[in-house]
Amino acid sequence: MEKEGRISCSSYEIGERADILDTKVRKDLSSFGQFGIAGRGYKIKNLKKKIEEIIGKDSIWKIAVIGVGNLGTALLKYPGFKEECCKIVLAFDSDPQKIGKIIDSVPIYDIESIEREIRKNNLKIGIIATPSEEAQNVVNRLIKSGIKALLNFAPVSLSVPDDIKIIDIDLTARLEALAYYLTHK
Amino acid sequence: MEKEGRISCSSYEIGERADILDTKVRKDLSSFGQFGIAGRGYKIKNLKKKIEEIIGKDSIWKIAVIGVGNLGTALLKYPGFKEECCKIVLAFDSDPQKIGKIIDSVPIYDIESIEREIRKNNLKIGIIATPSEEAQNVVNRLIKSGIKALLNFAPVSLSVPDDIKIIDIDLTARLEALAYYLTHK
DNA sequence: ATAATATTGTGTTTTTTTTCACAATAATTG
DNA sequence: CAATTATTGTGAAAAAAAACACAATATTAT
Ligand SMILES: NC(=O)c1ccc[n+]([C@@H]2O[C@H](COP(=O)([O-])OP(=O)(O)OC[C@H]3O[C@@H](n4cnc5c(N)ncnc54)[C@H](O)[C@@H]3O)[C@@H](O)[C@H]2O)c1
Ligand SMILES: NC(=O)c1ccc[n+]([C@@H]2O[C@H](COP(=O)([O-])OP(=O)(O)OC[C@H]3O[C@@H](n4cnc5c(N)ncnc54)[C@H](O)[C@@H]3O)[C@@H](O)[C@H]2O)c1
Repeated sequence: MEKEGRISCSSYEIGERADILDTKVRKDLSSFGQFGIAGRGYKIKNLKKKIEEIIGKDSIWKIAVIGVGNLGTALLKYPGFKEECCKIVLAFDSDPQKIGKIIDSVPIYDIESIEREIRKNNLKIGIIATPSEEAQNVVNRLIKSGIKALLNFAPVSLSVPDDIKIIDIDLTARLEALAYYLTHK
Repeated sequence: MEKEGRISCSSYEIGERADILDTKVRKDLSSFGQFGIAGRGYKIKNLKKKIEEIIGKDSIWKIAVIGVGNLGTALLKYPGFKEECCKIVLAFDSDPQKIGKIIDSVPIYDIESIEREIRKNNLKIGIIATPSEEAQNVVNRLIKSGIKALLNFAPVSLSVPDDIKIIDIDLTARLEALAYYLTHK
């Protein structure tokens, strides 16, 4: 909406775009504070800033990608993350052909140096883009190095301690959800 | 578990791996039928087959990828989909440099031929991997061509009719969820 | 054959999420 | 300046999801 030049909007409009009810938009926001004006709605700029504060976008989170294959490379080349709070600053791979290369100004390090580099740069977020078989081992090393949050593309369920947040992106499962819809609708 | 050579398992074990309670595993399965044996658990092979039937994996779903950039290419090269119910059979791009190429035996067609090719091949699932600005237009054309389900990687909310299923994969939003966790835990 | 153990499927309860309903408020119109 | 309109924030109600509790059942051990 900001890009469209809009100044303010109602919870109804937000809900329309997010495909949820206006009342849910307001209830959800209300758990963080009061950001709107009765009868007028929300100032888009202001609401965006408030949400960014809530998310923690003010601090820039530096990220490591493990596994620079098809998917890892796509992530390194994606400029969209930089525009948000997240910046990929390090990558790791086990393939000697890839180690030492730089993709979009992100250096690819030897996986064997992962503990040292993660600690040195004080990274807290890691993205798993290695083959499934390597994922648990990589995760163990990341956690030992101080990583606290993980985005996992490998289609395996990884065990992590309770204080580590892990979000799985299982694309095959998502496609299967579409297949389920098609067979049952 | 099948790969590990296991024959049967309990709902407790499934829950442990999926990080949910055993009782939820059983309740969820119970909405499709009774697949277990009291006191013995589930036969892994059998349960897998039943779940595949529920999802609709018996029929192979042919898929089109629109936008063969960094991400689209990674998807085309991913062998994991073939092993499941989903097979990418067509790709589309607007870049003359890419049109006509074949990646991992998937031909890249001109976006201008999208309606014809989708209809001809009777595809029902599409993956959006174009820039955000193009996404809505591409979706409109896909729906006109008979596509019923969409996986969308563009970080925009797309409008589709009620009978079209769309699943959004917003990676930036997922990274922001990790940032939120780190700032608030 | 009986007891002990493991574990399912489901009715009931609890918790969480979503929706409803409306008073409060800000701006606009007549 | 009163009436009308738009829209928020929130307590209450409804709906949905998750967890609990346990009878039923299959197997193994005694
Ligand atoms: N490509 C996709 O579209 C796609 C889709 C869904 C899921 N995935 C999953 O994402 C992950 C990556 O997929 P991909 O297609 O990029 O695979 P890929 O084989 O192209 O890349 C894997 C990379 O990891 C590196 N690697 C292997 N072992 C490593 C280790 N121990 N430490 C560090 N690096 C290591 C390899 O050298 C390679 O560069 C896989 O788990 C895959 O199942 C990918
Ligand atoms: N690369 C990533 O890791 C990543 C991460 C998050 C989100 N995304 C999103 O996924 C989408 C694709 O990302 P990407 O990095 O592959 O981008 P990209 O620029 O590398 O590729 C986009 C491709 O789409 C093609 N294209 C443009 N207009 C088209 C049209 N009208 N019809 C058909 N093809 C068209 C381009 O020629 C190009 O090949 C974007 O919306 C991006 O925001 C990508």
